[in-house]
Amino acid sequence: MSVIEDAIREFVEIVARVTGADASKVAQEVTFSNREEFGDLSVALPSLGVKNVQALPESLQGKKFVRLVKKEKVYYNAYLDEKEIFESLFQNLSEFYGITKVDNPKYIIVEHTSANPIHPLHIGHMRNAILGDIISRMLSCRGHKVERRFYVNDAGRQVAILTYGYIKLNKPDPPVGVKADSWLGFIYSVTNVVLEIRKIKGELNSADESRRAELIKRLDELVAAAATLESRDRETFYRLVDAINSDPDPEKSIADIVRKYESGTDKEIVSTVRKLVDMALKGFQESLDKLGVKFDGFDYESDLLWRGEVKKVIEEMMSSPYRITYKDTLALEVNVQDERVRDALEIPKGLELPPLVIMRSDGTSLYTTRDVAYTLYKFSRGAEVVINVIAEQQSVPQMQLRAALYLLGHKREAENLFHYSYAMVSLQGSKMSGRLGKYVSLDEVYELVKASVEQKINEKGGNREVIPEVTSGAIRYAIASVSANKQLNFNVKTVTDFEQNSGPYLQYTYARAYNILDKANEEPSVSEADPNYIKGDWRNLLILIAKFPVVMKKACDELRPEDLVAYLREVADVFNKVYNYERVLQEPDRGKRFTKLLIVKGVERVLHNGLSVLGITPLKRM
RNA sequence: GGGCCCGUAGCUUAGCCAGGACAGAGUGCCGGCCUUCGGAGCCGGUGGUCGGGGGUUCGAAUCCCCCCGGGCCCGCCA
Repeated sequence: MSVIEDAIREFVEIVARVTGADASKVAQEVTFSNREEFGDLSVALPSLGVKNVQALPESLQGKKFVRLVKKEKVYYNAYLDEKEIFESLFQNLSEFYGITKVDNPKYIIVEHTSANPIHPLHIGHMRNAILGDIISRMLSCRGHKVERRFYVNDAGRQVAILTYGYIKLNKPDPPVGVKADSWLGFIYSVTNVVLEIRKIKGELNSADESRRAELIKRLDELVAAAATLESRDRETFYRLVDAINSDPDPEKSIADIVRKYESGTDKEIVSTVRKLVDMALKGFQESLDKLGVKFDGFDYESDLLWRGEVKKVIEEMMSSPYRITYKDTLALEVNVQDERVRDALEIPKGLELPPLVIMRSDGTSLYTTRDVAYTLYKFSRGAEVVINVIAEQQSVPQMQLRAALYLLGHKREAENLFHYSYAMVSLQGSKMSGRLGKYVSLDEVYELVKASVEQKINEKGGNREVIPEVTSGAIRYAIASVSANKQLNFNVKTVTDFEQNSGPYLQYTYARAYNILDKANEEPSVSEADPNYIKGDWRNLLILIAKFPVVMKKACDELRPEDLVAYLREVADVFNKVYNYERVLQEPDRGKRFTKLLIVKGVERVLHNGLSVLGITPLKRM
């Protein structure tokens, strides 16, 4: 129990006693005061059902941390005793201050990023990776056993398209000096665009007037994408186009690759696909390393297929009473009606959940079905909770997944599977498309931000060694500070702007605090500190520091990085303000100096531990 | 057309789920500090019909209804 929580409990006791309201209800309604003049803790009395607000009797005083409770309008506001807070807080400030473990830690698997291994990671994946990494850090900060896993979607149609193009090029090695995922992305895009153009041209003859217009518009888009791709590498582009166009039935060739890979019987196909996929994954890890994102394991879809786990799920579906015929094929009716079940599975009331098609007509599997098998696999590893960090576009398939699990009798798994959804990242007007090869890659973004950091550090004659940490800090902050469900309109300026609202600002502030302590040459003691000096901004800082454990707990439990970011920034703001007009080391009075040093120590710990949870490196020098 | 998400200062955004005190920041713009224990800083000013309209309530940015705008989904893709 932290100091601030003790203080809150005292206030709750007082309010509960005087109003007769239930203590747990009061605890729910108590907030940190939103303005200095209203004290430190507040509770709106009407929210407790108290109509006639009474002034507090004198006898209510005498608590340790609550010095005074005042009635103001319809509020009771508590004023905390900064001397008691200060003493209790700094008596034994732990290195791990603010990190509170839950009583019942769980085994939680966080699946994130899981990008198709067919093109380099782009800024959408960057959001996914950083959010996934941060929520993993948050959960493990709370003491949970967290495993981060990357689902390798190597069995789908898209990998088959890439493989097809690669084979058509006679399986070349990537050119020297080119990152493999980027090179594969080019092959994939060209192949896909050519295939789509072919398909549309074929459809065009038999289309009616309105459909024709639609197709032509789509065709224009494809041709434009093709032109852009052509300009990247004419020679490869045309070799690929010619090779594909000489194939009488490319769609069949691709379907063959899917089938052969799934069955695992064709050694040639298996080794080719695996080679390409692993090349892409290597590129991903290289990109993610720069942002400090690591995985505990990569799970290949194909392994689930080859081990028979997907087959088992399909059998369960085939013998399920919910099996239906849908669009001339077998499907699972997943549109559960029971309101309570829908609630538990977070399926919106108004949504008609479409049936889940069990497999393709040629017997090969589909993504969501494979995902059922994968989810069961994750739980079979011992996970009690599974969190999938996946774009909002996939919310319907994620619901189908939960519903399918539930209907197949995997109730516990269905109810403990969560979709951590995030909105799309758009790119200054234009829309990204992995399929058309239109994207800004994570690597490109990283380089842009890095160039900006480098320039800034050169200007200031700063520490060039920390360029990577500052770059990663800037990017992480930009992602972490926006709620996941908000669309992110990415512009480079936002991330390369290192003003007060940025990762580098926090890192810089940390360095300031750290260096004061580093240069102090003395160990301040609480008993010799001057408690009368805790006022004004020093007091504000102290109270902010005291709040840290509560803020951290809440942000981590609710998986809201943006709350932690906002709090850390406030700490940094107040600290920088004091820093500007108050000397610490030059303070001649020993007692006052100790007070200041201890509070700076608190700021240092809060920023250090807070930034670490966000995966932003606290820097001693920058 | 149906469903889901979003709409808060010029721009980015917190507060909305669990309704309460003059809606809080950053950035931009205008003016000041002039290098300090690290200026990636500090101080002041400017800027808001909380998309619009109804309703519920003692009280609505927050809850309910309708409308408007943006995004996403509605494939035997993922």
